[in-house]
Amino acid sequence: MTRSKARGYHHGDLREALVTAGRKLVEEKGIRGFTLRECARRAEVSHAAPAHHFASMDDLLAELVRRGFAELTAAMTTESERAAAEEPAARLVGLGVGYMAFAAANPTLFQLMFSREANHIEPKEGDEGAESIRRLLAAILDDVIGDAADEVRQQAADLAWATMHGFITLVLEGEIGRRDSSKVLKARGLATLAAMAETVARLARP
Amino acid sequence: MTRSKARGYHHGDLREALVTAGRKLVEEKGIRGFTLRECARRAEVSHAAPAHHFASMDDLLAELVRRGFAELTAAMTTESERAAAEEPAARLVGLGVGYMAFAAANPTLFQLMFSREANHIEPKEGDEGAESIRRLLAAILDDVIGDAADEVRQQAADLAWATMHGFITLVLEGEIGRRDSSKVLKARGLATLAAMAETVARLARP
DNA sequence: TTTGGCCTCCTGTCACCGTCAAGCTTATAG
DNA sequence: CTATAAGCTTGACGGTGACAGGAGGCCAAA
Repeated sequence: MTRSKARGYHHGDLREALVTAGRKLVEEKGIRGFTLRECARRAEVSHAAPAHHFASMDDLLAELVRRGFAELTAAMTTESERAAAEEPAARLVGLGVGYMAFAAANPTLFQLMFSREANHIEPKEGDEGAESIRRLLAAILDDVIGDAADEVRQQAADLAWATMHGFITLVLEGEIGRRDSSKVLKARGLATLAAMAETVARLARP
Repeated sequence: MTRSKARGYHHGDLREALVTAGRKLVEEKGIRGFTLRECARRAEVSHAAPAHHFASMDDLLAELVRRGFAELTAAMTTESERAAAEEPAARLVGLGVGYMAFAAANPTLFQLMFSREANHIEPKEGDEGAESIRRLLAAILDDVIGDAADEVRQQAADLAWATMHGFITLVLEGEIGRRDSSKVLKARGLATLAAMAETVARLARP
């Protein structure tokens, strides 16, 4: 971007430039509007240049998804650690807050990350996808319902992930809170997360 | 499809044929693999014929989405009425079962229906989208927590929809139950729905 | 310092796509 | 029977992903 003038035949950091441009492009034009040639244009290289860094368009998209999951995991970690001093249930809510904050800030990328099947985007070799999310969730659930049976823990994980994922997805699609202000919407999200956390806590002691 | 031989210059029912072909194509090739020309090919007409029935490719996709919501609503209605004799909470679970059954049977279409924002698909004029789902859910919640305040009812609706939507979405993406058999996966879904229904019922009497 | 190899990028091309324009064929209303 | 409209076809245009082949620039070995 900023190197537009002072560059010679070689770009210098085309791979990163393509990722940056691609990420912005996805949010601007949507998943179907994403174009390899437009990425190249924004990086100020020829239309065939990206091929030397990404085998195909899907390869670039897979990289965007990969980085998305890394960022999502980081956001969840940050937000749950912010509530580290409080009780475990609060950290579970924090996990959900981080999840939703990332999705709200990167709506199309988030949808892409969870539409790989529908978009036929194959994960790259050694790509762990949402595995870190599963681990993060399991670790906190350990503190909330540590001594429960495996079956209960799995049920708690299902419920927790499903609730946070479903809520923010429906918000992004405008199915929930389209007319609400940002503040009201956040309150609805927090209320949903709180109800979820309470249910999870109850699962341990029936 | 079956009329391939005995048709003249006019197809007879091209619009329906395109919808049928399009629906199958979406599931086969994914959202991004969907092609207007391939739809025309499968309906055995020229590449420009669809233009007389759909203004654009997005127009055909919007029609697929429209019919998808109609079917989803029907599936939810059927499944919740199956439990009509039981208590309201069972009907709420039934609603979720119908929701998930449709999604499992039409995974890509379902993803498309809830990726309109990310795919920049504008709903057509007079298209009510998921409005009927909202109504269906509100009606059943009336029976479960009829006398509650509006705020509580909204919270219950948020939680119920988010849970069922989140769970099946994560299943379709392979994030939940990838290694489970169909029977085990259904049990996990039912357990999640049951926990959700219990929480909703508890919201009414705190 | 020179030189060879290799990585990076470019131009050109191909098949395929969505959309538009113009014309041909058939059904139907008058 | 005929005019008119509706349904379908052919053809073209610009844009796209991918591939082939060539040119430019960097760097290490000589």
